[in-house]
Amino acid sequence: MSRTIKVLLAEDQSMVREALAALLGLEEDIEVVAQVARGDEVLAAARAHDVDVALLDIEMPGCTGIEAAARVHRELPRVKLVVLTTFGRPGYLRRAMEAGADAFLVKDAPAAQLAEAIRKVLAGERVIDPTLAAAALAEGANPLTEREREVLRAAADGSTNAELAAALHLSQGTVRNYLSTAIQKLAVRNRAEAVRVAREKGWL
Amino acid sequence: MSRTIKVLLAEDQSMVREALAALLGLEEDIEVVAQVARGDEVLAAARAHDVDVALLDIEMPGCTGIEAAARVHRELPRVKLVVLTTFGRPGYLRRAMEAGADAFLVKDAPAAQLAEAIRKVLAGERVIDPTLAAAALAEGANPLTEREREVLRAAADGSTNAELAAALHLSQGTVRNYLSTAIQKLAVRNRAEAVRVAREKGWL
DNA sequence: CGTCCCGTATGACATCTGTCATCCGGTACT
DNA sequence: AGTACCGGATGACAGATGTCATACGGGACG
Repeated sequence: MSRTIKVLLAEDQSMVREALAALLGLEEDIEVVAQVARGDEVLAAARAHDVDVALLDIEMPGCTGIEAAARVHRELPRVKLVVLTTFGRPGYLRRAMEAGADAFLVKDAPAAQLAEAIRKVLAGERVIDPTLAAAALAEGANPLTEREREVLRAAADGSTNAELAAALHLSQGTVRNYLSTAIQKLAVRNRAEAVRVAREKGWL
Repeated sequence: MSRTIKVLLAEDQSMVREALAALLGLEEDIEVVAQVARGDEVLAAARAHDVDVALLDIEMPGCTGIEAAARVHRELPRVKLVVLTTFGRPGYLRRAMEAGADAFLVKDAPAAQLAEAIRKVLAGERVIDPTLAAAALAEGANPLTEREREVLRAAADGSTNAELAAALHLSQGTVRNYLSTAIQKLAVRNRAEAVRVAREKGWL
C-alpha cells in the first residue's frame, strides 16, 4: 500500500545529522533520501529528491531552517515541514509556524517523537510541544520594531555606538535612542541584558 | 575474539543522545550500555556498567563533560575518554587533554570518525583534530587569572558593576579593575567584547 | 632578601551609555 | 483632517564604565 516516507535532513553538524539519519534508518517506513548542511541548499535538494518531509534544524549557515521552511512552503507546498531545534524559544516556534511548519520539536525531547512527528505531519496533523505552545502564546508578540532588532543584533558582539552608527548608516544619537527604547520595552537595564533577553525569547 | 566494546554515552539532548546511540548501534563491535543526560551522573554510571569508553559531551547540566572526564580519569583510570563537543574551541581541547581525555571530536566532523575514535583510543592511540591542535598551540595559554575569569563569567549576562561587586563580595572599584585588565589582556574595547572573545577561545 | 605577580582597594579622570524632551517627514488608519 | 506610529535626528544631562596611578599584604622564586 503506502511507499516509504522520503525524508530530507538539514542540519549543519555532520555527526548529529548522520546520527539522526541512523536513527530514522531504523524505522521501516522511513527513508532519508537527502542530507544537506546548509539552509540555502534545502529547497533545491527537496525538489531534486521529491521528498515527503523536510526535517530542518534552525541554526544553520546559509540561511536559518525557518527561512528555508518558508521557501519550501512557498515553492513546494506539498512537502511537510518539521522544524527541529536546540532552543525551545517561544519566538522560534511562532516564526516557524508562520513560515508554514507542520511540527516543531526540541532536541531534548525523546528520540521516539521524531519518527512519530514525521508520520503525524504526513497524516495531516500538527505536532507542537504543549508547554512551548503555551509559553509562545503567553509571552505575546515581539514588541521590538525591525530597526530596534537590527540595532540589537548588531550590538550583540560588543560593538560601540560609534561602530553601530557607522555599520547601520545612522547617527550615534539614533543608535542610542533605539537601544534605549529596546531596553525599556524589554524591561532591562542595559544593552547586554537586552541582547540576552531578546535572544532567550527568540526575538532577535 | 575480543568482546564488544562497552560504551557510556553522556549528552544532555536526548534526541541527539539516542541518535548517537543508534549510530553506534550499527557497529558490530560496539555496544552502548549506558546513557546519561547529566555530567554529574557519569562517574556512577561508568562504574556501574564497567564501561570501556565514556563518550562525553562538554555542555551538560550538573557538571561539564570535562569535569566529568577528570573525575573518571581519577577514579577509573582504565576507562578511555572521548570528549565530543559542538564548539571547536582551542581552550576546550587544552582543558580536555589536561583532564585526561584520550580523544577530542567536534560534532561537525564526519560521523564515521566517532566509531573510529572509540576503536583507536582502546588501542592506546590519541585522537585529535590536527587543525584544532595547531590552533590550541598557536593561541597560547589563557592569559586571564582565576579572578578575572570569574568576574568575566559573572558579567556575561549583563550585570552591572554594582551587582557584580555584591555577588562576588568585592568593591565596585575592584570589579572595574579586573574587567579593565581582562579587556586589555584580550585586546578588546569593552566588557561585552571581552566576554565574546573569551568565550570563543574557550577561556571562560 | 629582593622581585614579581596576584588579590584587593581607593580616588580621579575621561569617555561611553542611557534617558528625556523635542523635532521632522512619511505612512497608515479612522 | 486628525491621530498615531515609525524611522531618523539633535542636545543636554546623569550615571555607568574604562583607565590610570597608587597602595598594601601575601605567596613564589631566584
